[in-house]
Amino acid sequence: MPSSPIDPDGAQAPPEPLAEREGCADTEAPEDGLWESERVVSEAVGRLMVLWGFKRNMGRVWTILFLSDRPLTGRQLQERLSLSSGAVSMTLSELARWGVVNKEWVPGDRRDYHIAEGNLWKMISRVLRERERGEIEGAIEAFEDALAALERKARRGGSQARIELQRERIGRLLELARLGRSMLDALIANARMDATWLPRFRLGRRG
Amino acid sequence: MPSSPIDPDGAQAPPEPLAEREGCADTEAPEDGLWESERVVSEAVGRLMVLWGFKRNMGRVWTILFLSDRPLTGRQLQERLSLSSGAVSMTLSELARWGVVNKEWVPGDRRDYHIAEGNLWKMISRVLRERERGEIEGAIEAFEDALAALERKARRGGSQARIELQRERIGRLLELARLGRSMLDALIANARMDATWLPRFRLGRRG
DNA sequence: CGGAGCTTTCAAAAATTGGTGAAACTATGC
DNA sequence: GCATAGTTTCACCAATTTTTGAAAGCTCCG
Repeated sequence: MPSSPIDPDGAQAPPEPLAEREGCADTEAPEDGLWESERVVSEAVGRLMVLWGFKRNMGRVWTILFLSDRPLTGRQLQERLSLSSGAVSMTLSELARWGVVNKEWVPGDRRDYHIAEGNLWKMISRVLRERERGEIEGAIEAFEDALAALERKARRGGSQARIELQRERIGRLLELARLGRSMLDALIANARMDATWLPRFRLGRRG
Repeated sequence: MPSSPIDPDGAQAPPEPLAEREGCADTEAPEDGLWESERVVSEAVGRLMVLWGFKRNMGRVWTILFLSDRPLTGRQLQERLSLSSGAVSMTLSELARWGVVNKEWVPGDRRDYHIAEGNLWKMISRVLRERERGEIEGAIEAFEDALAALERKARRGGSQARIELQRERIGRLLELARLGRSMLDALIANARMDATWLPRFRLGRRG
C-alpha cells in the first residue's frame, strides 16, 4: 500500500523499494551525502536565485527537492545541505510562500515531507507575475507621477528648457518601462497557456 | 564659444544662459535642491537597479545626470543626493565601468563633468550581455557538467530510478536555461541593431 | 614652484543580511 | 493526558555590503 512515500524506519538511509541502495559507489564528494550532480546543480541554481534577488539557500533547497525521487523531511535537507534546523524551516516556508515547494501530509507520521513544484514554467511565471511585474508597475506609476509633478512645475514657472528635457527623458523611461511590462505579460501569458511549451522566440519591429 | 558646458563661476547655483534661474518657484521638496520629478524618478530607478542587482545609488546618480540639462560635477551630485564625497566618486566610477556615465573633459577647469549615457537600449543590452548572459552561460555549463557526472555515476552503478529521474530533470533545467539564453540573445541583437527601436514583441509556439 | 579646488583612495564604522541554536510549540503514539 | 519526535520562532551572532570622512593625489593658475 502506498501509505507512506518513504519507508519510515530508516531515517538516515531509507531503503529503496525497487533499486539497490544509493550510496554504494559514489564517484565523488560523498562526504555530505550529495551526489556530484546534486551539488553542482544546486550551486548553479543557488547562484541564479541570488541573481534574481532570492536567497542562495532557497535555490539550493529547491534543487535538492527537485532532484530527489521522493519527498524529503526537513531533517534530511538539513543534513544534506549542512544547514541549521532554523534555516531549513525558514527557507522552506519562504519557498512555500512562493508556491514552489509543497508539503505532503502523511497520516501516521509526524514528519513533514516536502516536494518541489516540478512545473518550471508555473514557477517562473508566478515569480514574474508577482515580483517583477509589481516592481515594473511601481516604476511606471512613479514615472507618471513625475510627469504630473513636472506639469505642475511648468504651470508655476521654471526653466522651460529643463522642463522640456525632463518631459522628454522621463517619457522615454516610461515608454521603456511599458515595453518591459508588455514583454513580461507576453511571457506570463504564454507560460500559463502551456506549461510544457518550448517556444520559438521572436522580436519584430513595430508596424 | 562652447568652451565650457556650464558657466564655471557659479559653483552652487550656476546661472543658466538662456532661461531664468531654476530655483524660482519649486513646487515641493526644495530642501535638497531636487525637483519633485527628479526625486521620484531617481528613487524609482534606484529601486529597479536594486532589483537588477546594482546599488541603489548607482540608479539615483545616473538618473540625476540623465535628467539634467547640463553636465554635473561630483560636488553637485553630492549636494543634490546628500551623499559623501567618497560615495559619489565610487558610484561614478562604477557607473563608468558599465559605460553608462561618461566624463566630459573641460580644459581650464579642474572639475570633472559627468554625463549620463542617454541611449537606454545601449545600456540595457550591455548589461544583458555582460552580466545576465554570463550568469546563464555559467548555469548551462554547470547543468552540462552535472549530466556528465550523472553518466559517470550511472556507469559505476547506483540507483537507476534516481539516476533516470535526475537525468530527466537536469535535462529540463538545461533546456530552460538554453531557452533563456536565446531570448537574451534575441533581445541583445535587436537592441544593438536599432537603439531607438520600439518593438512589437511576440512569442509563438515552436514549429 | 606652491596654493586652490576637486577627486580618489581606503581604513574603519555602520547598516544590512543571513544563519544559528535553544526554547517554545504542535501533532502523534501510547 | 503525557511523553516524544519534529517544526517553528526569535533573540543573538557572524559575514557581508555600504557609507563615511579624512588624507593623499591631481590639475591648473598665477
